[in-house]
Amino acid sequence: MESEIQAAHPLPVSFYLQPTPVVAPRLLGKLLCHRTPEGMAAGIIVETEAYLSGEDPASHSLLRKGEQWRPKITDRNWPMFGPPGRAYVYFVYGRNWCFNIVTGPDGVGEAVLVRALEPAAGIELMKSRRGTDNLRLLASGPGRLTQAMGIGAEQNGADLTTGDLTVAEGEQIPEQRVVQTTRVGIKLAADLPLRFYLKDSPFVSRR
DNA sequence: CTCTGGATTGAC
DNA sequence: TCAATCCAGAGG
Repeated sequence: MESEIQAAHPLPVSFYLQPTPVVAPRLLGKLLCHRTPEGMAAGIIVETEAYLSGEDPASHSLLRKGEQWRPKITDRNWPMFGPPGRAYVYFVYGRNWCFNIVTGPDGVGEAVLVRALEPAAGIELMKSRRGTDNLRLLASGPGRLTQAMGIGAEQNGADLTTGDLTVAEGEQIPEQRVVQTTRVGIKLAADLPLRFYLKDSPFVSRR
């Protein structure tokens, strides 16, 4: 018999067509699920960041052209310019994978970085992938999250509305539980308030 | 081809 | 506070 989590229906493409700064907070409380040969793992999204297609030099979709920042498709960022509801996975700092959800219309380079999860299912699998029993350290941070969920290069470009890696409806989040602040770990556009997290969640990444 | 720096993490 | 570690992007 299937668990409720496995039976949960993925969010439709239309969800990801809302403006990216709207999608990012609305992803809080949703369930990220990954079925692999090792088993199923899932977590509640508790922290996200929006990356935009204009006026956002921190976004991978914009590259410097002289004095200007312009949209440019490259070998790394191409999924950001593809259809909404797909995964954009990239490697950073020589060790970590980061998982993004592509938003906005096909051809527009925007995405939401998923920075932290509250483990919800397949916790033993997540523990073994991470090499720790500490629940708080399983998926609180973009690199930890991808390691715990088994997300890497194989998932780059994956359709999150069908298949083994999905985002499903979760608990409803009251507006007052959503905190909006500045993004983590960037130098450019560091003042833009495009980070969102669940107030009082112990699973939000530190800082 | 070479060089630079990064949407991080974990150990010190 | 800082090194690890590798690759994308840029420039020659």
